[in-house]
Amino acid sequence: MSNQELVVLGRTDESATCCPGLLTAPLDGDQAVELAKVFKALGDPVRLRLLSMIASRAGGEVCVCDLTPAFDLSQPTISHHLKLLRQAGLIDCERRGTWVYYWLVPETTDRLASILTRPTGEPLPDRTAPAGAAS
Amino acid sequence: MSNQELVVLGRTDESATCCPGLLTAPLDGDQAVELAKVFKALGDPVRLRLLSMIASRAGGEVCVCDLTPAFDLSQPTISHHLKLLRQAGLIDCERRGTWVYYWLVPETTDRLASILTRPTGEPLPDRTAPAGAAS
DNA sequence: CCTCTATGTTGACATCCTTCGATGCAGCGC
DNA sequence: GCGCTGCATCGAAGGATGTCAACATAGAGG
Repeated sequence: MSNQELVVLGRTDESATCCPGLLTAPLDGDQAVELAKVFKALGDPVRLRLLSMIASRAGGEVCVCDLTPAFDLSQPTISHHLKLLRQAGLIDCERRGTWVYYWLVPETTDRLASILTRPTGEPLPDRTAPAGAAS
Repeated sequence: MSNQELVVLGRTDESATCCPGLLTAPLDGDQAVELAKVFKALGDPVRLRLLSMIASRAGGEVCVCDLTPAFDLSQPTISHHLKLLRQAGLIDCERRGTWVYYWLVPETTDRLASILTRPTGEPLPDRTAPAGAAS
């Protein structure tokens, strides 16, 4: 149950971790498809709230029974959203006795953050001087 | 044409910029809805590629006529995706003569990156000692 | 004014997504 | 074994989304 995330976001070596692009290189089709899956998982208010509830939990874990009552949604719906977050590699879970506990996979959010971070100090090109206007 | 982004992601003061949460606090419903709009805009491979093409462009700007031929999609479809990216506040555009130029709004991606960044050094809770097991 | 090119807009259609009720499965307690 | 609770899965319904062809709009250039 704990080993079926997508593990998208490309490889796990450091070169990809530090400056993979999106803001620096044109991102080929396959990379875009994989990345889109993760962002799509974040593109729902319920899943964002679930993720934040899980990530901000003191002990690092949350029982499903603590998540469900926070929403005006049925239990199967919450379960479905948790599944999508898990398939995106954003969270993972484990059953312990009667309950199932979820926790954040910080590697995934870390990678997303680095993907969205520009190479420091890029000097915001002067927009008063048209750049590609020549055709 | 250049002034209708959503300006989501909450306010623009620094307190929200440095540690808004998602990974630190449970994120209320309204915040989640606004944030989800931006992530949803990123949740499509075509839009991700468009964004990366725009963001990685040397001069900081790209003409639509340079974007459209890079996809096996009709021009209206590209135009539609660009509109969604613009409404999410991720890019902005301006018409100059016959052509329309798009550029990245780095404040938005910066904010997303900070939202996805954990407060440095959070010690990855020891998962061998169950935390919220009591119910 | 007319035409041509570059983009945006509209309406339609197929597909995907969110949600639910119903059901199934896994542990716990008797 | 039996029933109970917690959670996942299934199948269906309604709404949202991606895509296109057709059309509208804005400048450039005669």
